Amino acid sequence: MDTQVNQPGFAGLRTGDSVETTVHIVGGKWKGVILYHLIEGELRFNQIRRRIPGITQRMLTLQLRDLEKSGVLDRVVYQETPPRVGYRLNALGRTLIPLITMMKEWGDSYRGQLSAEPIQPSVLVE
Amino acid sequence: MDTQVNQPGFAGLRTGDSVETTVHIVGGKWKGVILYHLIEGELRFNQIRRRIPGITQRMLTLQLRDLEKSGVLDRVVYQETPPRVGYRLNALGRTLIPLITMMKEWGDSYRGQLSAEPIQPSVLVE
DNA sequence: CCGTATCCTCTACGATACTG
DNA sequence: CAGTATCGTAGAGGATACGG
Repeated sequence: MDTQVNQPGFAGLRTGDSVETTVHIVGGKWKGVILYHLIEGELRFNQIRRRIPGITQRMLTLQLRDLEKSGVLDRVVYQETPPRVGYRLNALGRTLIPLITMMKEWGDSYRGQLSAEPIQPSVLVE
Repeated sequence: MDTQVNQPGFAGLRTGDSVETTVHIVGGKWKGVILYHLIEGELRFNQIRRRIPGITQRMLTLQLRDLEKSGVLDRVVYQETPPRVGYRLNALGRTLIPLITMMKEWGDSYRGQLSAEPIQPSVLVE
């Protein structure tokens, strides 16, 4: 399948689309949350799954593969029985931590904001 | 139509999904870039359009409406002929500036990284 | 335990044409 | 200038079952 555009340069994106580049990597329904949980350290497949209620095995696999391709995380295979696989942010992925953290915090305060004063569409006429 | 879920709380998201909340607002193919350009100040419809090659009128309208609903920008209608409409970040929207800026910068350096050393899938065996 | 393989749905996004 | 209105499509995301 491959839910992600090809590297390098993400064909279709032009110079100046750096914001979109980041969105491609961190965006979508699951990648942000996955990355967020990996901040705490290496996690196994099912550990991630348990931390993200609602995600299916298929989706988790796909998103992890995308993140691997993007080069932000490593997949560690332990040769044991039962099989064990770990996922962890690599050096490049760790540079995402401030961003992910900021997204988490902004989302938190936005939600607080919402319950405090519901948004009313503001169309200003001048 | 409405490409965005309902407020408040973005039905379907549970507590702890703050990262996803943020992704919902700045994510998608265009919202990040739109917000990025609005950092420089109020812009008119066609000014934004010219700054974002490839976006269609329809898409720009839809995304701007979503951002309005999210409560991060104001729409300013000037009663003139020809009609003039401006879009600007409001107080809440301005709190997004550090985030958007960070996304831009991360995207920039990621692209530099790419050309320096292409990503090779790293599956570590231990 | 950690995945793939199918199949299916839904919606984000796009092309194009038209309007106050 | 700043938009709607229609129609069409690709692919993101989901349900379920099976496999090393």
